[in-house]
Amino acid sequence: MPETNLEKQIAHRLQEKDVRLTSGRRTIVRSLGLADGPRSASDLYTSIGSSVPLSSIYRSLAVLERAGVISPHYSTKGVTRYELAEWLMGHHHHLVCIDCGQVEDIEIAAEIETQLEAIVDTIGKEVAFAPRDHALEIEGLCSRCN
Amino acid sequence: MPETNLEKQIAHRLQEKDVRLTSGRRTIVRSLGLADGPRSASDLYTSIGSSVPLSSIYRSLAVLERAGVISPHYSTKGVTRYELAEWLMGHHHHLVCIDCGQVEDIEIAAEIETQLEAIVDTIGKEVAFAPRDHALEIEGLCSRCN
DNA sequence: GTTCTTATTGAGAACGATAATCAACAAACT
DNA sequence: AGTTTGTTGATTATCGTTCTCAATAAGAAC
Repeated sequence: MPETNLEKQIAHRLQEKDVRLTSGRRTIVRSLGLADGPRSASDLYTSIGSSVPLSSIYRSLAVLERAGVISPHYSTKGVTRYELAEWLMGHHHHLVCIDCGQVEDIEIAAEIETQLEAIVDTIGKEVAFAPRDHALEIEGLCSRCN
Repeated sequence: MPETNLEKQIAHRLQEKDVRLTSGRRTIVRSLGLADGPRSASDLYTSIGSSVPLSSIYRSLAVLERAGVISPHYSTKGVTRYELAEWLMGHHHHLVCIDCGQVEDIEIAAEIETQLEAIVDTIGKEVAFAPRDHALEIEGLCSRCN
């Protein structure tokens, strides 16, 4: 099975952190790499076809998060979804379906992103808060629920 | 205890929905009205001083949400926080502390909000998704965690 | 390759946040 | 006052997630 460029980067990062890229973990990051939005543990359990037990998925997700390979996303009640970290996938935003809860990535034009960053900077200067990142979430109905 | 303007609006809305504004519910919305950001059930339980049992708080929050008086906010792992709905408090955004998880409201200048809406509109036209609302979340360190 | 060390796995129990249940109760309507 | 219907408090159940621990696999050393 050929290693993608993404997987090489991940493998490298994990080595640095003394974390092994086992087959279960590889399956997980591969699945996240193919997804068009953040995925929950049970999403992964389903799409992976239960070849990795749920408890291992949860544990691997925690490990991968600590290693900075994936990042969590909270947008619906009770579930945490994960996606490959920004340094792997690039900065992007999300469409969140208010009906089914599914989350989809969106790219936004560079100039708009620049505007957005300017807005965040402006706000950061006005409040006692040190901004690290920002997230623009668009809530609405996805194509399936519409 | 004098009724604020906000409470009159809430009372009215609840009447329309055939939902009673009992003392427990009044305590909850009052507490949310004073907060400077969304609050979880256990936040409320603490700040209210356990005069309303936790199970009632959860139930009341569900009822108030269904009635459109409050809206949920998901920004940290596992907990749902609630705030008075937009039609009561006005549109605003959030600062989310990546350390302690606390969420704080921010007002943003009208012209910036206009820009933001333009951005959301632009995106909405490009994707198969019907936007209803948007949320700009700024993640960083709050004054206490900084 | 065999051995040694240490991280990782799988299965199940345990946990925390939230929801559901149900008998006791209170508010509005007659 | 009596009836109807919504609400409460206490408890139990549920669901997502984390923990535990014995069994195992991955790298490192020989």
